[in-house]
Amino acid sequence: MSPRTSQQNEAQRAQTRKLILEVALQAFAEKGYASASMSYIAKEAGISKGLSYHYFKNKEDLLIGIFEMLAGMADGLESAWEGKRPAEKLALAVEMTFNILQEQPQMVRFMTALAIQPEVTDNLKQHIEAQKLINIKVYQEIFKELEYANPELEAYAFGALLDGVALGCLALGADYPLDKMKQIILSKYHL
Amino acid sequence: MSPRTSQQNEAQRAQTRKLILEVALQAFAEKGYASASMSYIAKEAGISKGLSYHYFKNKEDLLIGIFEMLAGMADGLESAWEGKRPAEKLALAVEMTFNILQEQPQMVRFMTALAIQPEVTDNLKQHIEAQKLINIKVYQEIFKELEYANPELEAYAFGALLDGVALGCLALGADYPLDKMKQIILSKYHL
Amino acid sequence: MSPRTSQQNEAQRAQTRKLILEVALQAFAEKGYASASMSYIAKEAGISKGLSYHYFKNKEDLLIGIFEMLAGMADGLESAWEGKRPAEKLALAVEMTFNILQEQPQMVRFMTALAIQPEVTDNLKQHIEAQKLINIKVYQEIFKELEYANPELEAYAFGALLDGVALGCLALGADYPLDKMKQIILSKYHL
Amino acid sequence: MSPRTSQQNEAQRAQTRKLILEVALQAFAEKGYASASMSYIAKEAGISKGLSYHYFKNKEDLLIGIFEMLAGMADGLESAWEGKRPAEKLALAVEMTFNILQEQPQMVRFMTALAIQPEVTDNLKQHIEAQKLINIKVYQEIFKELEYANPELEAYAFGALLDGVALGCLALGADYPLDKMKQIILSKYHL
DNA sequence: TATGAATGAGAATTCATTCAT
DNA sequence: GATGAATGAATTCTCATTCAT
Repeated sequence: MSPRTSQQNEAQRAQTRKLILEVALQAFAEKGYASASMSYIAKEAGISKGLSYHYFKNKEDLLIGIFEMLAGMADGLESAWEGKRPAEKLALAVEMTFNILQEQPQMVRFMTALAIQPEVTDNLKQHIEAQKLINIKVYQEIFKELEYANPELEAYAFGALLDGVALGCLALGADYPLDKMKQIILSKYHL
Repeated sequence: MSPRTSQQNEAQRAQTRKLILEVALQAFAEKGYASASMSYIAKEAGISKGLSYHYFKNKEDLLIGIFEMLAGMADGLESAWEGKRPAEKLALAVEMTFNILQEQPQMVRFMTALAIQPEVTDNLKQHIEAQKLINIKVYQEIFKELEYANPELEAYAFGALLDGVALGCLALGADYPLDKMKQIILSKYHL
Repeated sequence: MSPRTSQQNEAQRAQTRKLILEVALQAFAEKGYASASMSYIAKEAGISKGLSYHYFKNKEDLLIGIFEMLAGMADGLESAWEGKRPAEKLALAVEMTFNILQEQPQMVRFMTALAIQPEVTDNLKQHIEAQKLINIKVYQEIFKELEYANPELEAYAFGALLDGVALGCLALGADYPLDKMKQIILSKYHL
Repeated sequence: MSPRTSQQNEAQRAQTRKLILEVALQAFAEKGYASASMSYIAKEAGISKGLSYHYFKNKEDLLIGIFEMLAGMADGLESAWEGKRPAEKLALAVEMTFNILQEQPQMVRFMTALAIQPEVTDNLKQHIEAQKLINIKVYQEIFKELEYANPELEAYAFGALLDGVALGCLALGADYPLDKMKQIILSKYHL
């Protein structure tokens, strides 16, 4: 009956917030942003509608929250690159892309839809563009180390290839030859 | 005195139908299928809400109408391939992709979003998948003629690369180095 | 190519008008007044929407037209009574009610719905009430001739019994024991 | 500080639900199912359009809700029959019919219209038929106890007579000789 | 912090009716 | 007389958001 300490409160808050974000990501990816209702998300998360509005001031805020969560995850992954040789880094980028495509297709669908659809806030739009450019920069660095003639364009092309695989996979689902595509891409870049 | 001739009616119908389709394509591409309301489309087309339903029995029917219109356009383009050598065909595929990307980005945005968006009917979904697979088959044929080791996977990879460029271009807009990408792709395939 | 004579025109008009009325009666009875659209009626009648409005200035006018048509039919039937003995008249009333119930259930449904539903114009309402009262008067006359103690109430009761059978038949459809009900009613009134 | 107790919520819900049901019954009876709009019902109930959909998932669900409410009321009345002699039961059936006709004409109008109207779902239609048949069975039991020659048909005839009175009363309103009809019916069945 | 009843704006869709031809 | 394209108001229904408790 004693009041929770503020630490416990904080932890509880963070956990609920994360739960909402995950449920919402799932819902947005499955049904689309417009078609996934706040009621549905709250129900799926097992909380009341009103409570969601304690954590996110509106639906768009929730969208941004998801985006930030995903961006944070990507950041975390970068540490895995440290100390690797360039070819290994490139191979790792391929691996990671295909992994995420297989394990979290909803997340990929969400991000891709976000990137294309203009129903999204300008604010979020800029986040997305920035993210995409950062990715390109990273690839560019690698291609420079690998002494490709035109690292920047190679980076764009490499990114495009991976994006295109993702697109095809999202559109065709299980029919898409994911594994074989990984092989051919690795071999195309001599990895 | 006399009723309109059926010819006049037919012409009127065709014209209004086309107007609605074009406005709707624009609207769906700009705002997304779920967020572009029938009211908005009607207003943009300068007609009454009710009239749209005279031409398309519901929103999904309108979506299908657009899809068929675009598919029809694509069919027309195929005749340009006749009698070309394989390398020329491949170059033409690249050219066409980049052309359409520059001249009709809305159309590309629409088709891409359609392929990803879960808000779309299974019916249309299957059309889209079929369309995508047809494309792959065409590329595959070319790579076979060019005696690539694995024509099918090469076709997938080629398609992915072009799709990825489209995706990047849609996301980054004018910042995307479209022209240079065309060059690097052409050179990658020795065209 | 000579213009139709006004007689021919007149005949044509009358025929088309009748066609519309019959189709509309069917439609109203099947779907209900509110749910049977003018478009549907026009299509069923094989004419254009616009043309129906040449014959009936609006939907309610069409409703009134049907009512008048049905009232006219009832009038025609009355001549069959002439010169009959009271018991025969009563038996005839029963026969006619059951006949119409079997052969034109739609018509009965329509009139019954009209009598109950207040979404109907006051104007039409009064017609219906008048019609019902006329019926009662006729029955009352018969019961007076048959020397029943209270001809007026007997008339109401007799009408109620027939109405109730109609109601049950409309509600239960083929499950309703129509034939047996005719027998028991006839025997109840010693006919 | 604390959320409403579930008891408070429950009470509130029950009250609002009942309000909507009563207003809707009134509206459907007055205007007919198709013509009484959800907007109208909400306005009459003094609540927002949206709230009705919080309680009933659609218009038909509301209709079913009313039907169940009325069926529930009827159930309650049955206990009054216990331990009565057959003649008393029959008299009670007449009494109850006339009572309800005088005190709740809207309810009768609603149920009668429902039985006839084609705008009603098959689902509800079956409920109605079942209800009607149950009634007949009850009457049949009584006539069997009273040793009538053909209890089943007598039950149908008795039901038809009461239904017919209701119909006449609904159509003619205050002009209908309700009280006298009760007397003549009671005397016809020696009650 | 937590609930869910309540709101109101807006979406899809239908339909009686008009009118240029 | 005849057509059906066109209109616009009304209808059913959804949903983001607020708020009393």
